[in-house]
Amino acid sequence: MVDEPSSPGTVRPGGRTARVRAAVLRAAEDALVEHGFAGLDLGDLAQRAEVGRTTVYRRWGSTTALLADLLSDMAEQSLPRTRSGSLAEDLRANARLVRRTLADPRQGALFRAVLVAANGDPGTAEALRHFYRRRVGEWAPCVTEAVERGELPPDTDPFEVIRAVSAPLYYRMLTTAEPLDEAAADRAAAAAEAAARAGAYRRAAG
Amino acid sequence: MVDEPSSPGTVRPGGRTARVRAAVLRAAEDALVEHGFAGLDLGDLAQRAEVGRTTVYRRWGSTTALLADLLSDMAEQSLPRTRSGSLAEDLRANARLVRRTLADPRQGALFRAVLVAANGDPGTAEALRHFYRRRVGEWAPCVTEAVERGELPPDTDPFEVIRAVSAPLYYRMLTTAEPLDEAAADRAAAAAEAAARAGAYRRAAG
DNA sequence: CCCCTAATGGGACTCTGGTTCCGTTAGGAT
DNA sequence: ATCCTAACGGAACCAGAGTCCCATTAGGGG
Repeated sequence: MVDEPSSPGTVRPGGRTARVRAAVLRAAEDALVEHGFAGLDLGDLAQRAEVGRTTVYRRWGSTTALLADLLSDMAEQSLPRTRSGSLAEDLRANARLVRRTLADPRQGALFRAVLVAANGDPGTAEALRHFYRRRVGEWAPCVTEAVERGELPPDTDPFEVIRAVSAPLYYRMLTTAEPLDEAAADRAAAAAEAAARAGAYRRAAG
Repeated sequence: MVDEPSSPGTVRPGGRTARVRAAVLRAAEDALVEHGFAGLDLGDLAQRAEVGRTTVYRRWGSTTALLADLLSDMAEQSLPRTRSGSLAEDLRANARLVRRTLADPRQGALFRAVLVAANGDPGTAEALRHFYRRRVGEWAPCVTEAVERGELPPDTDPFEVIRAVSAPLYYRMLTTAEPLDEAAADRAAAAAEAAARAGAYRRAAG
């Protein structure tokens, strides 16, 4: 019976292995901010992290795989949503959080890179979808509660409402040069709320 | 006085030069559909187009530059908007057009690729912004007309409304695995309309 | 504290994307 | 039809990303 060769880093995940991983992921973030995804080079990362080039290639193999790792790391530490008791307030808080994330040099660069890498690499795409399911699911309850309070039609799809808040911000970031300011965030939240109240996100028929 | 060396293809744009350009752009589209942007290789394109490898490198130099060229080519032939006289109808027509474009294997692949390439390459980013300004500007009048008919608040920003129609479709394409069906398009149009009626896209204060 | 072996890291090697050189082909002006 | 030269294209060349081999280091179970 032949033993499965088991990928490196799985048998002894602690100690040096953990330090190497942390150093490389950190270096990857730095490099992303500086050069973006296109300029990401595993050899360069090894130098920054003061780690052997061979190690980086062996552990991750490709820039997209490394990004997927980085993203799943980030998915762990998603901060809990705020709770204000008002739908308008909750959606605005969400919109501002998204805006702040995208506008932040470090996080914004990471998000752009992941969106980029998810095209063409199924593994990264799956990691990305997982991340958004989690993020959206975290905020969906504020819509459900609004429905229970009778503020929204009973068959409103909570996920769609939350996505509707983020969508304009991503679209603006990708297709225009205009800055992602707080006004844009508030507008996105207000629009989503108005559309939801009008029943645009009801499950059966719009 | 030293002559500017003028980039190739500018002095004799017709005849063979035009044929080469057409063949390469065509080959690029094919390759995009097959392998996506990540798998785009200028050497491979040269073979497909039955053109010298040197020529491709000399004329475009990089995959991103080639995409920018491809996009500006496409910007020319943007079809005129339909006119129905009803805001709801116009927005839905727009949403369906966008959806059809993104869902089309050929055009969809191209759009994803351009969005990807625009990160990190300023030239491509500029071409992309130009394209969207044009596209959005093409459809903005249907909002202006609705304002004139008194259907929407007078200080509604037409561009924001049109962008609001596209945004959810792009967001869905990028972050989920769910298909871009016609229902999603209609929902996007309905949501934008409802938000606009509620005054979410007024210029001064939401 | 020792031992076994997972994991790292240096360095040689390969393979391929991209450049350079220079001869050939063909636009288009006269 | 002729000529000048813009543009093309084959082939040799170069650099750097990714792989392989093997010696060295250090987890962590006993």
